[in-house]
Amino acid sequence: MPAPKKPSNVGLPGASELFQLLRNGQPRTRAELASITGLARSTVGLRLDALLELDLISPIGEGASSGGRPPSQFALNPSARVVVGVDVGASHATIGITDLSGTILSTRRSPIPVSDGPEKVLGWIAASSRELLADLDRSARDILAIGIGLPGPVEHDTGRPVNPPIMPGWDDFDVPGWIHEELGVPALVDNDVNIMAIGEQNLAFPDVRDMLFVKVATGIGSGIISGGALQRGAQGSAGDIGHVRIERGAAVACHCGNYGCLEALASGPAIARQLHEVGVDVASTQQLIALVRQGDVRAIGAVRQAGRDIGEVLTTCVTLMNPSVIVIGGSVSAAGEHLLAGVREVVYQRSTPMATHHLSIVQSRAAENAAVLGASILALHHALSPASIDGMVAVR
Amino acid sequence: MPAPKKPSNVGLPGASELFQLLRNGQPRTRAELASITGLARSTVGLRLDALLELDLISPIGEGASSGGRPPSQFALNPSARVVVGVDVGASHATIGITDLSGTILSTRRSPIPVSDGPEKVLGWIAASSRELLADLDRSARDILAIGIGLPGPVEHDTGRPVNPPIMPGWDDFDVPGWIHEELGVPALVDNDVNIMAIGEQNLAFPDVRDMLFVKVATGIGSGIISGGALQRGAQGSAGDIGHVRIERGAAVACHCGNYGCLEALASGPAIARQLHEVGVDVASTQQLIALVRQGDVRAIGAVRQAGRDIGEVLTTCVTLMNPSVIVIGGSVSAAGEHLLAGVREVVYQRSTPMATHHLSIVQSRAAENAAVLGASILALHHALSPASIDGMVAVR
DNA sequence: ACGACTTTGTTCGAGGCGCAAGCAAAAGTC
DNA sequence: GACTTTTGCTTGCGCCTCGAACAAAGTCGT
Repeated sequence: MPAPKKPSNVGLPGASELFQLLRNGQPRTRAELASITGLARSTVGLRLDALLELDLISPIGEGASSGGRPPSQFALNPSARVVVGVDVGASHATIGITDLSGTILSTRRSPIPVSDGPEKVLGWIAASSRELLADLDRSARDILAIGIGLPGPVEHDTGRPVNPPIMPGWDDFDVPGWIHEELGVPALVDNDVNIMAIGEQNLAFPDVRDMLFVKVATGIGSGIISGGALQRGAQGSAGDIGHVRIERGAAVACHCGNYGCLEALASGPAIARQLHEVGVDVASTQQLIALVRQGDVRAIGAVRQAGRDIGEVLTTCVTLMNPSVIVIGGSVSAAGEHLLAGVREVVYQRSTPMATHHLSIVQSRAAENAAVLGASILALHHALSPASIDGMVAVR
Repeated sequence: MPAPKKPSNVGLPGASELFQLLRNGQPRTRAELASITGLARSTVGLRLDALLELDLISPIGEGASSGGRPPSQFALNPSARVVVGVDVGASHATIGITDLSGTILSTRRSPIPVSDGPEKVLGWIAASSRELLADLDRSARDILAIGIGLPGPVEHDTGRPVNPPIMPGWDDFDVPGWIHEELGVPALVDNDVNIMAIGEQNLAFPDVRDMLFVKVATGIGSGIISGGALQRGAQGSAGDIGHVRIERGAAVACHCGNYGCLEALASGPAIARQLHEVGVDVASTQQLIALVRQGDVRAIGAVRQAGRDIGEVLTTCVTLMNPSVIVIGGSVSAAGEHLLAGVREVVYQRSTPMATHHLSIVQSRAAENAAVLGASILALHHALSPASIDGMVAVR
């Protein structure tokens, strides 16, 4: 089968290369760009013109003179277009509009259960996108792409959920197809924990190339960034550590049908259940957090023990992938340092010195924004990729 | 600091791109190459000429005619140059010369302890390279690159060992620098298990993008290929699973100073020691293998139990990284299916169905060649990279 | 304040690379 | 044996990038 013909040389082929240098938002002068890329000043000028015409970058005043004519600086024009990031949870969905720098412009949260099925949820996403954009005095045409995080395994390349346990009607549904039909923009879909990992990495650890993001909430999962790239595994279920068995829970049944799963011991509901069994009145993760914040000793102890249980599993993970950062996120992590303390206690004691020497274990900084942020970054990453930019330059 | 100027447009810039299509050794006609790359036939012709002049490819007779003039076929010329692959073990070193297709042309094994220090070992490597090449009627000038696997953690980017426990004198030694000084070729250095993983993947699983290679020998370690790339972790110690703690061995002391390490229970020496304690006369891994092959029930049982112990750790690994293949290699795996059976028993029982559904757990096919092969592939990968080829075309 | 110097930004001609078209050669097909 | 098909090579053309030259806009020294 013949490869598609190149679009017969329209536009400036190298413009995207230059754009990648400006993506991080840092202002650059022409001279800097020429020096970094090794291109001639004249070439840089031509390419900048193309990007300026697309409105993707804009001049940002003058730089400091070094004895001659002061250079003009150029930087990414964050408000040229927008992307949409969506976090679909089991019972709620959150949508956010962000600009090209990944700054959240507005968000909306709605109690829409994922079990309502894809048409309903995606319909809400499409409608909310339009409404939020209207509030910002922008058109839906300004959307470059949409990133969506779903609470189950997703085949990222096709954007289709695969055998999701808690998403009836979603199995193998063509999410990007539906979105494209409705909004005319590409959609990037991934597991919710994966997008949280992406969000956290971009916000707090842009230079870290090996990190593990652990979400502790109703369930327990992790997103793996290894060698600078998100690792999804062979079937897209990498990082799904909620059902690793640990000793302490040999007698505890998990909703998955097995016994001793991490999730059956250290998730929000599991901690609450254990407390309830010893006479503490907690029914939800929220109440648990409240109790911990009030300084309830039993609640704090239970959370810390959950941290130890998670640490047990993370010990092997640390040894296996040797990350430089572990981030603990999810609603249970909002209880403060107690969960973290439990994790640290076990991981630092049980892992090899080599692996823990340069390891930090920290709380999520992106917190409840991690998912929406990550979904936006995922979309941005696609929309501002060299190929996409080249496409925009070509049709100019 | 100004970026290095481009070599002022000598040679054919796109030749390397074409070469990558021919790297796998499959013969191609001009028409095929033009169709695959989307380039004009004339352009393909020019680029082929450049590669032919470098002797990197050669015409391989005629292809089947489809009604017109039969096309000539071109393929990688495997014997144009050679690469060297070296496996440095604790007590022995093995060196191999391979051609550009990764076929081993000759090998040599020598009882040289790594503790002799870098000058002695690298000196042996340099001398052996020259001698082996002389036997093949080739000059040391034909070497494109050298790949070296060392029995300890290595910072791959710089080729320097970092805090290696069993390699006195090697810490932070500039291996590539020394080799380049002596032989004038680039050296790629990595952990021995990592190169075994590379070797196994290239030989047996070229299309697998997520796999775990586990070496069970004097120690236990693993090489991780995730998303198609070898993962080395933040400090280059990823995959070092020998010192993960497992329950069964809580009372067993490991040479690392801890208790219950996997390596203290399931490595070759550990199995032998356990058998010795119950009255079986085994002192080495070799004797252990012999006993197993003779059908000794106690030896078989011990090996199978070691497999279960390893499986215990791999269960978490499988869940975390979701590979499609786990390969068991190393001297202990030569005992046949018994080790594998133990691993499978635990992994398939304890991991989530999602992760094990498409998972194969197999014995190493590269076996004792894995390391030398992998080291060669590592070197080949560098030497035949687009950048290297472009360099060769430029100076033509 | 003024001129020399430095650095920036733009324009223009030259050269290289890739494409398309055209043509000869080497087969298969009737 | 003539026609068709496909390959392999040559030629002219267009686009892109480079380097040089020049104008513009500052700084620095006197």
